[in-house]
Amino acid sequence: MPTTEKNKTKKQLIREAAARLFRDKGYPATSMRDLADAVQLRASSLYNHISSKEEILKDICFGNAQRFLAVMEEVEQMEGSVTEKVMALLRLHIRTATEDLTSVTAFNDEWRHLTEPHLSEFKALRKNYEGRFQAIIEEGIRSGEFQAVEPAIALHTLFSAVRWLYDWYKPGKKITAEVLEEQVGGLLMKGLGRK
Amino acid sequence: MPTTEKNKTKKQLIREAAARLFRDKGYPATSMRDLADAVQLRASSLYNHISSKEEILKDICFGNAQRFLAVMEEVEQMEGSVTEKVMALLRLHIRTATEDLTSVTAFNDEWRHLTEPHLSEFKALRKNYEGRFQAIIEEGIRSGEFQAVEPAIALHTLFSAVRWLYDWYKPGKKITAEVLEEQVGGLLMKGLGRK
DNA sequence: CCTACCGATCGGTAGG
DNA sequence: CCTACCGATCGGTAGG
Repeated sequence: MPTTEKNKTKKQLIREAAARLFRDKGYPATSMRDLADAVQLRASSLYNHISSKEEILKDICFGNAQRFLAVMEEVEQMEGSVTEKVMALLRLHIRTATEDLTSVTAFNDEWRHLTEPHLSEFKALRKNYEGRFQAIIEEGIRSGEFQAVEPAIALHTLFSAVRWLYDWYKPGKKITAEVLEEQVGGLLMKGLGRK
Repeated sequence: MPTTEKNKTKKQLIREAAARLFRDKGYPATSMRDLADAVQLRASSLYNHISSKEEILKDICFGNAQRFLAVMEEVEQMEGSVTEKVMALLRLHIRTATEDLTSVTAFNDEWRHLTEPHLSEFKALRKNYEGRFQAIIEEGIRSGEFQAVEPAIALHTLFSAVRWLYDWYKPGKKITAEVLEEQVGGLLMKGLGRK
């Protein structure tokens, strides 16, 4: 087996274990010893796979930012009503929270522990995503699909109404991702709608 | 001036500075040196006013839990529709986020850094609050005021739809707490409603 | 991938 | 309220 391939796998394992720890304890409270224990290694051995603690956080944050922006790209070019576009984005957030452990760390609170220049770069990506989300909401207000709310308020309410899932959702639960999409999406779209 | 009174004031100052730092950097990433700088003291001098770093977090968390539970008590005894009761609770959350810096730390993510036995005690208070909030939502569904959503989903959506305010709201902004209450509350109550 | 170990920083104490 | 300092733990390196 080529060394590069083996390293890749181990690096992925480390990243996933780190994402779990960052979610449970937060980035600053997670030590490299904690992480090493989680992957059955000594702390020093982690450095054969990664170059620093922050690199892990950086990879998680930027990897997910790119994913969210890629979906945004698709949604913008989608045919259909604004309601359908916003639902597609809500679905993305809900699916991501219930399926992808590494994502929650990034879009919740841990990105703020990045140091410069990564912090500014990440904030710019995030601002870009939020701005494009808000533009879609504004389009819905102009077209009359949504009622005349303050776009920034609507954006943040939607955005965060979906943030509790990451530490509440357990795959064993009887509530599925589909039910969440229907009920959370339904509640919010009904709230935004005109009638 | 009596020493106790002076200490009280200084302790309050320390608590407020700590709440600001905990919000901005998180509890584990806030050092006692950071806090000492913020109140123009040496780290060691903080211990004339407080007994440990965790005591500050504990005071903030439990102080606010009591406040939220006190309002819950009032709301439960309130005359009026379920819609009015839920709006009163949403108002509490919005007002608290825009007015009281120390509260956000507690009801967001920093309470998880409490150690036992405080952690379990705090979780119990939180669970108590959420359970009573959910009971009100269930009452609204039974009475027909709300549509038949999953109560736990509605609870958490409401609960967290209001959590972005703490790091977004700046007193200088043109959007006032009243507008927030009207628009955020309006969106959510409309989403929950039957028609 | 390990043992051994580094300088820096942590929360907190002693003593005045 | 300060200076001086403690043991523990941090992220990370050297060397094999």
